[in-house]
Amino acid sequence: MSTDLPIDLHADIDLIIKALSHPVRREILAWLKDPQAHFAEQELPLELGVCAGQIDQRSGLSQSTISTHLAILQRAGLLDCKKVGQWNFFKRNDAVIQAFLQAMQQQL
Amino acid sequence: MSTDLPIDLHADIDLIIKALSHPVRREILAWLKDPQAHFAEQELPLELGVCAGQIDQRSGLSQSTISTHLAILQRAGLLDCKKVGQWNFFKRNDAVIQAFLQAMQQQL
DNA sequence: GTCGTATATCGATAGTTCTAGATATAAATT
DNA sequence: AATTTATATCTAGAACTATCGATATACGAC
Repeated sequence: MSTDLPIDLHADIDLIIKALSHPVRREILAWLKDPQAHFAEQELPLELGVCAGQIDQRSGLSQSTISTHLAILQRAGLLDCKKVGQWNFFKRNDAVIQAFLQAMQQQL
Repeated sequence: MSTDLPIDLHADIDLIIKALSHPVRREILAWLKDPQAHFAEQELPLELGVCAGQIDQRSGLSQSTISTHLAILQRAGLLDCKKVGQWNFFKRNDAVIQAFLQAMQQQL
């Protein structure tokens, strides 16, 4: 793949930086980097992603607040969400994250 | 120099991301990447940096607003300021910028 | 269909950030 | 010393963001 252009960010830099500008959201992304380490208690396989409720629990914040943070990360393209039954599983979208880092290197 | 640790950011990541999370501030940084291209009209040598007033002019915003933006960039460590006579000259602090990019690659 | 669980959305409040105009400071000029 | 020029700081209003509790929606189990 060519590396001279940031691939399809799918959401613009502004949206991404704003998503990253909150420490709780950065923390969520960090947790999802290693689900085994942070969400071992989850019953369903972590390959699906991490269930929203697990993230609620780990953060001290309310369910609604975390739901909002997850939505912001998702809208920015940094997280993908897959609904399975009554649960929503979140995982990082590393393609977007890498593309963002590359774009930042070029622009900054 | 070792590259395994982000060098002295001098201001933490949180401060830097917040500084970057405003489009006008990102634009200022971009202009300062190539002062010749954007501030050729400045009388004093661009090697000193770009004079605050030049930046005011180029942005459509008020003097006080730009002064505030410049202060935020400076506090984050992204810009350096040198006072010469009655003027303040700003330039990028590329060491901090590069260290920030490296830190982002590690953390994200 | 009712109940319980998971999650999103709504509404309100508190806190933060942006912006501008006015004022203050500081240097250069007369 | 008075004036002009460059810039920072102060003040205040508007806009935006974070957080929560309450409510709504969707699914699964009974």
